[in-house]
Amino acid sequence: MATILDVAKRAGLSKTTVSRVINNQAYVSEEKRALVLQAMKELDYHPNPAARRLRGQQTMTIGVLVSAIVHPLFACLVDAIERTAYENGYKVMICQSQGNKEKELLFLNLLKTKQVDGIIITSLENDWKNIEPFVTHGPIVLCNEYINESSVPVIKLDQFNGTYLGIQHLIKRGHRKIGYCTGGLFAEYGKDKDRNQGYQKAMAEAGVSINPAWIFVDRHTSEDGKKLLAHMLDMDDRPTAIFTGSDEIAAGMLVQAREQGVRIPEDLAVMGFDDQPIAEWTSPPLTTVRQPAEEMGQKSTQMIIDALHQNAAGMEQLELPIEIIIRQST
Amino acid sequence: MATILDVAKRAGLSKTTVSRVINNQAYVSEEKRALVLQAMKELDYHPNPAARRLRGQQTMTIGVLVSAIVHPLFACLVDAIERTAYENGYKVMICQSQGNKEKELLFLNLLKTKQVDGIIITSLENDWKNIEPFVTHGPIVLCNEYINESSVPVIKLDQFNGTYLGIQHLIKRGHRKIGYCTGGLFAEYGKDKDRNQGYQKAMAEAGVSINPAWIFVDRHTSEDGKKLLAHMLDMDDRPTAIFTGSDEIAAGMLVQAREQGVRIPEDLAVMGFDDQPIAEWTSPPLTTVRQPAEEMGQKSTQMIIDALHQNAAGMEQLELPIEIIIRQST
DNA sequence: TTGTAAGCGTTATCAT
DNA sequence: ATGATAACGCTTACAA
Repeated sequence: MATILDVAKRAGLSKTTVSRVINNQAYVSEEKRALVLQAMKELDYHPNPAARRLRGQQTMTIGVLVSAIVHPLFACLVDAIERTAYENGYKVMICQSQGNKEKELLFLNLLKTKQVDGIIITSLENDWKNIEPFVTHGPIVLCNEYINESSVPVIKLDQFNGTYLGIQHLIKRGHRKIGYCTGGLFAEYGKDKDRNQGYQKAMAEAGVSINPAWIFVDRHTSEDGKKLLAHMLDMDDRPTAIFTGSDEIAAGMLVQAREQGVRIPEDLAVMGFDDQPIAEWTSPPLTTVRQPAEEMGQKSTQMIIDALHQNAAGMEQLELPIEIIIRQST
Repeated sequence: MATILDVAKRAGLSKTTVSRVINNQAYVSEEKRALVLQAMKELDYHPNPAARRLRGQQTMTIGVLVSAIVHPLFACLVDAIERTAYENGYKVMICQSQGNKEKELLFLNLLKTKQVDGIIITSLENDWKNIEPFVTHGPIVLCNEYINESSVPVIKLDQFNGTYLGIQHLIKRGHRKIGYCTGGLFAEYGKDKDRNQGYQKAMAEAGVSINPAWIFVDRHTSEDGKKLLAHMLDMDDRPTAIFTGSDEIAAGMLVQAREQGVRIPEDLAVMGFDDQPIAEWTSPPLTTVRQPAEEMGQKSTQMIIDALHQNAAGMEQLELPIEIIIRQST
């Protein structure tokens, strides 16, 4: 690989002048600039990024932490992030935490060692107190995931309202016996908390009491959905509608329902969450809560790039609207 | 950030000794080693990767080129690649070409500028002659995608056989009027060619002639699938079975079929390709050709790492077996 | 407007 | 076994 010195020699100038051209700074005569450009082309010269980096420049790389990229929502997020990043000249490094706290921390270390300029976290494994120290090394943006008392920019959805509207929809359809299935643990913080509160509020407002036996936690996959439906059929007193935490779970329930001859929505109304493409392909198509993943990804990338440019991360909280998509499963 | 010099001072030794410890080389007394380790810990020291890189070390980064990560097959590939890479201490940089030749070339430049050690290409936009020059800068592995006359390692599937078996399955089911829908252009090279030949061979062997009006090219999305089904219903003489290029297209066809009251598989048998998770969730579940994406991703990563270690890329061609999964859409 | 020279944080070479 | 010193390729004061 040609170096800046090679170019300088070929152009009959100094490294400095070449550097000026590369970084298009002022104070280079058009004549010399042309000479340098010419030499660069002839030698197929590309500045060595490691050397520039060593001089304290940016890496032009953004790290993205997801739990699992095969999950369509995360794929969509990564898609939007990658596109926005490249449009702005940034590259994207990815890491799947997959529930592994250490892998997450290892990835965050890239910030410390300046291998990425900033990190977008879409999924959080460690306690925030273990993450927070990293913000001194570069901007961190929370996207989709959030802890309620954070000091970094957060792009999130109105999970509370999404769930609230969803449950309300079921109530409007005449349901009183409404089950609730969540990927979390009916927890006291973050996304999960907000969804739970939306559920509780909608139920309370309608004067419907919550049956604890109809709350199902820690369900994630379509397999979980299948099992859940089978389990519900075994119950003496069972809900007439169920609000799930993801389209995948809902899809699993539909499959099992067909298997066991349960009619959807007549015997059981099923609501998904996410509005993944599959929501249109199931039978019946899923009523679900739409998360504008694309916009979230875009916005968080924009936000991290802004932080990089201003050289100071703000701490805006951006909450994107969420809507329910009514199809035929409810 | 602490530097190697800080560590050296604190330990009362020289940079050299510290460097020896970092790279655990011989000729360091246990005593001094402990001292250095101690100092490193106290200062929370991490070697500066840019500096190491400048000294000609590896970046420990693998680039992955995909066309679109939202496509489940690519998501699955990236998933496997990322996991395998991290297990071996490598990081993963991604780029979605999205049909954009220039973006693809831009990404390949990372190899030239030593920002990645090697690149896995899962999707190819440019002519091979434009890609080939890059191999001098580091290993390139073709995964899933292939050109027939290449000089780099290739991990591919037996697309020919997959299609051949699929068509054969339809024939066994009694179909003679078999349509063929492909994402490509019924082309003369690569994956597409192999699939086409599988189709032709199976048809020929069964003594069934191919109706050119039943060959549909350049179809990709579920939307395309919907339109295709509607279009087929308009045909005077139409196939009784259709072999598609992806589960998404097939899913779209099923949706439209329900809409228009076409019974699957009685009125029309539909075959997918990929065996994505959705294949189980459609109604009816899809008969499809299973691609072992996970294994492909793993193998290509392994191969590129091997090439990196041996410092010489072999040019093995690895062809993974493919199988058909029979469900209820045929 | 152009050039000289001093770093940036490592590792490799050669002494000691 | 340990250390001084010269690269690696680039940017940036500072000079001219």
